[in-house]
Amino acid sequence: MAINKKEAFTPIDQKLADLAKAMSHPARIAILRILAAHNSCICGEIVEVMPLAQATVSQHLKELLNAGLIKGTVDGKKSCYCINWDTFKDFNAEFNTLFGDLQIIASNQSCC
Amino acid sequence: MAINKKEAFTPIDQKLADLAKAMSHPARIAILRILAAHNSCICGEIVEVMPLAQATVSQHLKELLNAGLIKGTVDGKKSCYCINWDTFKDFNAEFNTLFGDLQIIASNQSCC
DNA sequence: ATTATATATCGCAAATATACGATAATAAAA
DNA sequence: TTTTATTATCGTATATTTGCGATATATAAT
Repeated sequence: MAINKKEAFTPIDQKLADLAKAMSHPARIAILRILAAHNSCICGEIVEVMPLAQATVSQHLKELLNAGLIKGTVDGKKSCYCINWDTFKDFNAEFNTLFGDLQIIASNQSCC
Repeated sequence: MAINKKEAFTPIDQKLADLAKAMSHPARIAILRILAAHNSCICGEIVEVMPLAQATVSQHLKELLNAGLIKGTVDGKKSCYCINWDTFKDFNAEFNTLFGDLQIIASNQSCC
């Protein structure tokens, strides 16, 4: 049991779900805010501000990387992370499309 | 270990994360699409279309209920579910605010 | 009253996610 | 070259999510 059934759904809904999952922890939203607010994005500064251990922050950064929401470059002793605006805006548009789709389809209905 | 640290973050980021979590499975996005596309929202029709067992669909519906994204009323032998537009639009606005916040803060920066 | 139908809940198994200490890897500094 | 500093990864413990069969619950139909 508990076999993964996510592949049974449309690619669009899978993509939306993956984005939502990347956003589904307040630590990751907080990291995005921190990255957006800094000119130079250094991982160490993130760890200092976050109420989590270094290993945990690194793990959250990795998930944001996998989702494509941030970019990371190794810069000598430090690592530099910043928001990947290309995919970020794409995701934003995709979510607005979802919200729009739902509202337009159901706009002339009164249910429940 | 693995104690929940979510309370250490701001209420806004917790709320956004909770919404994102509700959206973080393609089955739940698919359910929202189905509810939006139907005039009368009957749970049975959802189960028929979804590639999941009845018990699993019922569980996903419960999670959408908990997140406030849908409303449900017991209607005789059947249950009627539909989208809760009030909270839904609120959530949409909140997400757009997040995206907007991040972009405005970082609009004049070129990093990485 | 019995049967059939629709949905929710329980209990369990498996998979993922969360969190952190310890350690590895890498580069700057001494 | 040894030390120090920064970040990633490994291993592990625990918590949560996902999925479903079985069962409970409640109404409609017979």
